[in-house]
Amino acid sequence: MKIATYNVNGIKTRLPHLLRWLEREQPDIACLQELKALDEGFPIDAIRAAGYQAIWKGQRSWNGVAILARGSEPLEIRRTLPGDDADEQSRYLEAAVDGVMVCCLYLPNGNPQPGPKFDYKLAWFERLITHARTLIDADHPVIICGDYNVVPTDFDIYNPRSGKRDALLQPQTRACYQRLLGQGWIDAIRHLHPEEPIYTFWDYFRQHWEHNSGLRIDHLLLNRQLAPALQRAGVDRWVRGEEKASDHAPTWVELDVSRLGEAGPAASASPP
DNA sequence: ATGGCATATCCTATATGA
Repeated sequence: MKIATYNVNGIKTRLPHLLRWLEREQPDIACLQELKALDEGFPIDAIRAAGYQAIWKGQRSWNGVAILARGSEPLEIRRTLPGDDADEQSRYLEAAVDGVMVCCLYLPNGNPQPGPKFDYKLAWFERLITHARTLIDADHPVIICGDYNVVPTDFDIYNPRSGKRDALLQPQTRACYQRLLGQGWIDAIRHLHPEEPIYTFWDYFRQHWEHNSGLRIDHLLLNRQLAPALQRAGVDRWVRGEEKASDHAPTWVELDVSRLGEAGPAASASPP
């Protein structure tokens, strides 16, 4: 099973890219961020024609998330991150797909910092940490993936000095991410590629894509049940190289779902 | 310190992104 996350930066503009990518890479599940469209603007017909069913949560101009599944229907679990009923930004979706609980998120950018936007980012992160605590030890497999807007370490950016004041690299931001991982989540890309610089985002400025001046900010986190199934992880860089591409590239994991039944208390308690 | 570019909208101007 291949699960991917892709910040499309505008679903209307990026639909051709999305369809080419789905056709070529055939992810079983795709989490999308930054739809930048109202619910009624989501191109569900084209996505169905490509063989996917979907749930989505739009918003005018900004944010917006979706979960696509090939050949099966995502069963929606929640449409908001718990902890703040007044939060109206479309940044979170949660669904069950083929026995896996899929959490799709678009964590706030937080710039400029300091300021109210950075405060909102940290508050959102605290809500995520609280919610993730209830999922890490679940007896079912869980993946929390999306655009975290966090550069976890200086190794995850082409030049740490270039974004020293950026909200994505602040100590408070990184501390939140480390506290999340500290619950026991596996950062799939870094787990399988500990020595390799890997980026998922290259901004549109100064030919950063051409020079591979990128950031790793799209992450896929696996809970204890799902982690043993992890086989491969990577970035579909070719999508970023397309004409009029999003500034993010799809980032994915490949899981051996036949192993999912083996884990858990019952299996570990049984004799060899 | 700023801006480079891209997207969306109440579109020859502004807000947001990372």
